[in-house]
Amino acid sequence: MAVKHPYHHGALREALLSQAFQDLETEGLEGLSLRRLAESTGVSKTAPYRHFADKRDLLVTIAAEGFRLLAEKLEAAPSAPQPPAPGGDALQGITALCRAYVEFARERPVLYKLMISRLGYELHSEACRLNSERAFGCLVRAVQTAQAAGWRRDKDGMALVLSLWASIHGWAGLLIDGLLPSGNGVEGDEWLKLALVLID
Amino acid sequence: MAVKHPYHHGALREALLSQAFQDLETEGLEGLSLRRLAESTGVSKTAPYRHFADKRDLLVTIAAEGFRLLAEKLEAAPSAPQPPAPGGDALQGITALCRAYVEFARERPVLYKLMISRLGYELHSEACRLNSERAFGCLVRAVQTAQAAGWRRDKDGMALVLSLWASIHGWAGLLIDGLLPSGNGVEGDEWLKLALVLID
DNA sequence: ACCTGAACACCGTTCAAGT
DNA sequence: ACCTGAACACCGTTCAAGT
Repeated sequence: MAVKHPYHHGALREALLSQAFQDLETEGLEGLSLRRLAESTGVSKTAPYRHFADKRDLLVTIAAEGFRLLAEKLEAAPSAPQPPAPGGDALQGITALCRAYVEFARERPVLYKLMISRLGYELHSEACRLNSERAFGCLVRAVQTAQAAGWRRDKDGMALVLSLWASIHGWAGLLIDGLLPSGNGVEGDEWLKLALVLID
Repeated sequence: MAVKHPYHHGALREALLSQAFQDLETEGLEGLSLRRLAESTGVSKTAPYRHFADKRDLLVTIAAEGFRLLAEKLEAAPSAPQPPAPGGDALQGITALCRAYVEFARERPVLYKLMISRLGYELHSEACRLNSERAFGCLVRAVQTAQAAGWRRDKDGMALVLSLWASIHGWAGLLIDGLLPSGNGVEGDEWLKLALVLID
């Protein structure tokens, strides 16, 4: 580490971001330090300030990228067939989405928590807002499809979306922080069966 | 501030804890510093180390106290009458509990997050485990009562408890971090109506 | 335009020494 | 038994200066 680069790094911003992306999960949010980031990118401790206003600016940029990754993952989740399959499950799309969402949170717990923490401001940045709305849109569509297929047709759509989001977010949190009495859906997808007891 | 005390403070441990309890919400978890805590208690920066092994030890003690407060609040929440009132609502107890839980989280957001974050270990301490189990017991009883009154009688009790917990925890998180599209149950108890769309 | 070095105001923590 | 002061190894951030 601390490999020597020429005076002008050339792509320092990107190098710092990708290094930070790694460090985040290995060191935790508190363990992430601008100085160490600079050193392991082979640059002086103050160089990062040419590319980020401050540490928060770096974190917000990372959060935005996180929302982009989440949106892409949710968009790639297999959605329910538009005309409900004969005997098909109305919750198919929602189930797939829940699985993808929680998988993301468990794969990158520190990033997920960073994204969700308000970081002191409204919704961090334009990029965060845009990408988080993209992800939110997946939830909205999944609920619409499920309702069209007969799931809780009488309930308000947005109320269902928000309740579902709260539920998934809650499961993500409990799983990430290891709060579940062990042996209760802690491994893999078992939590989904438990979650569906309320959602179904 | 920095009032002068005699050489031996007398109740430094308690003074530090109560000061920390305050600072936590005003300064945030990251803003809490042992040195500042010591200074504002009128004692040298190293004095706290006679009473707490390190910063984490202080935080774990606070978390345990937080769980005690939560347990007391939940126990004080009005529970449903044991023999379900004629035409009474099976969800009465659960609703009251949800309200109390989220109210706690919104009153002391930083403390709540601290309690829930695993802080690097299993469940922080014996005191944390005991008090969190006390709080968890309230959930269990509320679900039992609701099931006895007819709510989702066919479902597994523990699955319902965990799903309900995830849901409440999720709502607490979304509300604390201000992630809800404004005008959607952000004020007061409105979120409860939304949550009941899924729970009911 | 981009990077460095010294400097400032903070941290948590250890340890020998004081009361 | 409890507290202090100096010291160490860290932080984020600023600013004048270098390339």
